[in-house]
Amino acid sequence: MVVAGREHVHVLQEEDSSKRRQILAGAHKVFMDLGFDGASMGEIARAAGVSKGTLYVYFADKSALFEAILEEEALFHGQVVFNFDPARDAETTLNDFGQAYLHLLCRPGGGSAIRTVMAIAERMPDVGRRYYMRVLDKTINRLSEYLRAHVASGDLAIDDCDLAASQFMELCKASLFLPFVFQAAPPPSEQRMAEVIDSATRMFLGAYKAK
Amino acid sequence: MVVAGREHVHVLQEEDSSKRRQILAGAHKVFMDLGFDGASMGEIARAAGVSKGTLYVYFADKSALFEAILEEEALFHGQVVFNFDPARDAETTLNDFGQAYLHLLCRPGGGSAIRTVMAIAERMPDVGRRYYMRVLDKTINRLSEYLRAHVASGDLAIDDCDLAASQFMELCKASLFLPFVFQAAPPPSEQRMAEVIDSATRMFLGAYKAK
Amino acid sequence: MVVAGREHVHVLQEEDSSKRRQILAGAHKVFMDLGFDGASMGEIARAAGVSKGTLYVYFADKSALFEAILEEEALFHGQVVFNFDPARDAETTLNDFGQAYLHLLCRPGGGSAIRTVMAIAERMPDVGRRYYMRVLDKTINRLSEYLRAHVASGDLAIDDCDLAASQFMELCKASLFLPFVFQAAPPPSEQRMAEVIDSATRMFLGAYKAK
Amino acid sequence: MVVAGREHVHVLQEEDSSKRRQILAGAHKVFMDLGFDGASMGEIARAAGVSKGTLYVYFADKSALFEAILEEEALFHGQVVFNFDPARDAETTLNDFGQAYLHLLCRPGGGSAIRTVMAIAERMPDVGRRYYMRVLDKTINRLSEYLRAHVASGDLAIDDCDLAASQFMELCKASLFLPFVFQAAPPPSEQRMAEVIDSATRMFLGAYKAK
DNA sequence: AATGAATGAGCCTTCATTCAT
DNA sequence: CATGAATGAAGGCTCATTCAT
Repeated sequence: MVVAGREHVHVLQEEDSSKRRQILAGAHKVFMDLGFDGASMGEIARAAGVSKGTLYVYFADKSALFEAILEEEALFHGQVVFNFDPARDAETTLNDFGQAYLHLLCRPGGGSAIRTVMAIAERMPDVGRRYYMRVLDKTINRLSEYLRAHVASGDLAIDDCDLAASQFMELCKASLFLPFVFQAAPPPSEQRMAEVIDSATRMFLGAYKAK
Repeated sequence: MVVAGREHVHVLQEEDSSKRRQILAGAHKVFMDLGFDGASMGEIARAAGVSKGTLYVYFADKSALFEAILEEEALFHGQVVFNFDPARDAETTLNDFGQAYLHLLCRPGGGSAIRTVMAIAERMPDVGRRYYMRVLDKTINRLSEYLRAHVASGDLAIDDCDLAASQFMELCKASLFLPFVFQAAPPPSEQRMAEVIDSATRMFLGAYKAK
Repeated sequence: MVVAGREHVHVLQEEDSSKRRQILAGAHKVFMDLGFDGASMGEIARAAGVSKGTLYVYFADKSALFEAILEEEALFHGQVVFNFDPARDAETTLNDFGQAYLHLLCRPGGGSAIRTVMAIAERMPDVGRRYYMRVLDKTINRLSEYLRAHVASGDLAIDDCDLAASQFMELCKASLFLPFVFQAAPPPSEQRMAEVIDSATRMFLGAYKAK
Repeated sequence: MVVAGREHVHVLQEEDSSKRRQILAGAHKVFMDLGFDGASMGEIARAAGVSKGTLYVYFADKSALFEAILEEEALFHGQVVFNFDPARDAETTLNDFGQAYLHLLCRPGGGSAIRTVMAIAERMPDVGRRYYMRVLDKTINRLSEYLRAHVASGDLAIDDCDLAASQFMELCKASLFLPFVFQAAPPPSEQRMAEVIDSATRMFLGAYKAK
């Protein structure tokens, strides 16, 4: 018997064993569909195609698994490249960003992450805070930075770029996001989204375009 | 003795027996703190100072109790008078409304209702929809109507007043509401709220003021 | 103030205050429909048109109420006059008795008493025993006595008249009663009952008619 | 080692894992002692020596467990071989059958199944019906078939063999079964049972023996 | 006497977690 | 490492019973 076994060592520590990915996939679906409390470990195990026991090999408990899902979600958000190249003109950039952002939020099951995290923010404040910082605040900051660059270049005239960034993002959601997360309306059509983002961009630039 | 007997009216049927109010108060706190799933009927009973059985004398089940809480919340929202007198000028009206609206959302425990309802909107879509319609949509409509009056009077120039109303409301939340519901920041200061609403009003009127 | 009030005294002791009858009527229906465990005091109160508290004014507890029902049932059985006049000839008497007995058992809701009592005989043996003695055994004894009279008159030749009485009663139920109590068949038709009783009478007399 | 591994078969799926048998045994006792409503899952768990949760690993709910008990009972009845070889003479066959049948009904706890099922037949008609068909009706049919064979061979003269079969079975119970199920008498002695069956056989053959 | 609001014990069931294999 | 059987602590809900009015 020679060096056999080396490749089996510490497999659990690896962030990406296939079982782990498998579990995360199943858990993601179940958590997003049913919420933290509504999701049961049994359901997750079934959705992941593993045994309940295996869940606990990879994750300490239900909360740890949930937080891993959010981690994933955060990574996914991070990978959605918002093109904030300072060289691009503001109108196009904002429009493109608005599109991408709104699609992210309103994709089927897209409100779910926000909804799900919000739901437990009161009981698990750290989780809420962490998610906000890693996902929403980060996006605000990137946009804010982009805006600052254009302020510097004299293109835009903005006092509080963080506020402005947040304002633009809120404008993009106007009339669309809340009905969607409250299940009071189906996901918005492409056309409607375009109209809303158009309006947002116009209003935003109307206010902040340097004269 | 003249008015004798009035106090013998059977109170269970009344919307407002004191026990009922007592239960609603306890349930409100527990539901808002822990969410629908996190709240247990036992905890609620304890918080309300009644026995578990009594809960079921006044409410058919946990859901019914929860929905009664939301009803209450909706009534509370309805009672917050937003002064939409068409005679008032837009700037003042929007500023005042923004203040009231933001205070409503960011009062301690104020994000909780929204958060809590959002949380179960996936599993209980009717509840989500109902809440959205009775609380959020209703406010949008009132503001929208006000705006339409000023469009008619030539004061404002707005194409889509519903969208505009929603835009203003979103602008008011910019940089404040999300950190607050995600527990990533304490309730905003009065001053910061004033600033944000000011900025929102300016941007809004800049876009929609008739020339 | 004269003698007022006398008629209100000890009303509870009277076996027949109208409230008491009212309660018994409601309780009878509910107990027979749902069985001892299935019946709830609330349901009984509703069926009787009185408040739950009133139930406890007239009966110590659920068991006492149930036993009162059985008492009633026993009285009812006792009132069904089986014509055991020794002067009547055996064939007619048996046939008539068989008819009456089978109707008693198979009347809609008629299996219910037997079923209901049987159901709790294990947990409340006294109740079972008492019911058997007061209702079933009593009928056996009456028939048995009738048979003895005819044995004495040389009409019938029976060794064990108690056994014979029981045999006839069992024969009357053949193919009809069990399917009925197990809900495996609807209440038997008049004609089928007549046939079965005819067959029973013939077999019985064939065996016990004196030669 | 040759046959290794056989013991690793997953047993939950098997109809006969030892835990499953253990639960059925405990449940059987508790259900028969207390009836369906009187039996609590906690009591059953204790009687079976397993945790309450385990009950639900093997049976979907209380009803399913109960029906499994009845299934068992039906199987047990099915395994009691009534020797209905058409070649055997009627007197012996009936006598032997009567003995076996009566022992089945009057064994300690033997009335319990019938009693217990009867008890819920009103609220769960399917259960009652099923039990009747699988246990009682099946026995009637076997006996009926035997009788038909002897009618064919000219041995017996019977018009309605189903009725006749039922009649014989009822005759066997005469004076014994009802007092027993109502707890009004202890299980009958062997001698008394023999006498009653003797009498039943004589009466039956007296009526149906071909002349 | 009659009420019905209130109680709290107890029931069925679910589920996160553990552990022997 | 993977399994899934087993657990026991809750949870939602019902109901017999009590008691102030």
